[in-house]
Amino acid sequence: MPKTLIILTGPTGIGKTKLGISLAKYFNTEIVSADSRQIFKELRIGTAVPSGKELNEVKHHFIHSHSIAENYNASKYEAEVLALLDELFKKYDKAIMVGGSMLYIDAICKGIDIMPDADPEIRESLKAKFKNEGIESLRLQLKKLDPDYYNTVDLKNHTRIIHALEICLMTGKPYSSFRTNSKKERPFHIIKIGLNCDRNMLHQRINQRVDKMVEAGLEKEAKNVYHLKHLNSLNTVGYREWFAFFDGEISRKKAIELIKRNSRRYARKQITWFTKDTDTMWFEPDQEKEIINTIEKQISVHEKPD
RNA sequence: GGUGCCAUAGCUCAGUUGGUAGAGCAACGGACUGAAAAUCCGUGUGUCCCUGGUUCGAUUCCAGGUGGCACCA
Repeated sequence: MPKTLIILTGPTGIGKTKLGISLAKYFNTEIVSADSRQIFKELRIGTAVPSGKELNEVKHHFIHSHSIAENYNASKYEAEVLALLDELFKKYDKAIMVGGSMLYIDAICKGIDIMPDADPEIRESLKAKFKNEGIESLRLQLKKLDPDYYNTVDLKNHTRIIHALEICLMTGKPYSSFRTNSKKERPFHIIKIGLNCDRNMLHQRINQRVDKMVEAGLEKEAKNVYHLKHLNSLNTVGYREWFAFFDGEISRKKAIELIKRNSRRYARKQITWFTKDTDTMWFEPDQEKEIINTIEKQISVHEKPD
């Protein structure tokens, strides 16, 4: 039997969790989360992880599986998920992936080029260089170490330049020599379902969800990890705004407003990314029947002998 | 009912000595390969309340209307 990974994606707050559970039950399989923040066990309210009840209904993977102290990234996710899928596909013909982390989903579908993990010390020194000398000095260094990438990279984006430099410095080879941009083959079919709805409605859902998170104690949750605010994993909507409040930079009311605004912007960014992918089939969150029909139709095509 | 003030972008407002307009916030569009809920780039989106008048030309001046606010009855 051919194996199929059904990917359910879409902007934050659209209703992926609920529908994912319905699909997993219908197809009698398990869920692999594709959410770069729900993966962290210290974050619960602000990342809108599935409730305890929901987690009991269907087995979930990559929810609360790692710690914010780990240096996690899309490449590690790729390796760990592929290993998990190997196991799952021994038991099931289908698995459901649910989430909105764009790069993580891409890593599963297409793969990420192999290159070394960033050395934290080198990264810190490059960050210090950026802070002290500005972006121009990073650009000059990149021009010397990797002229090819210098010509294609967004020269205003210090994060990209720093990452390229750290690879150059660690390996002695240009960063661009690691970038093959080739698509890795996967031993399973992929069906991508996207959820979207009217933008005003989505904004309303997001705003209401943030209010609920605040009622549920998001401020306290942020307080509990405040001492670790320097971690990349906490550079996250719903937490960094509280940190700014705790630091006295903004009011509590402003923090909540910013969480809403930043969530809306994140949703827009997700929509931009996902709609670029022409393989994704789009539905409204309440079109469960249509989605199941579409998936079954696709699977039956795959199952036909060539 | 009377008097005064106001009506310009989604919101709060500026402005045009008459030549069809611009800030903040919000919003919108885009890029993306190991930090991705990150990082970066770009974009004013407008019946200047309505109807007349004056004028070559009115969002601007005048009159009336409508709506809002304040005060007086």
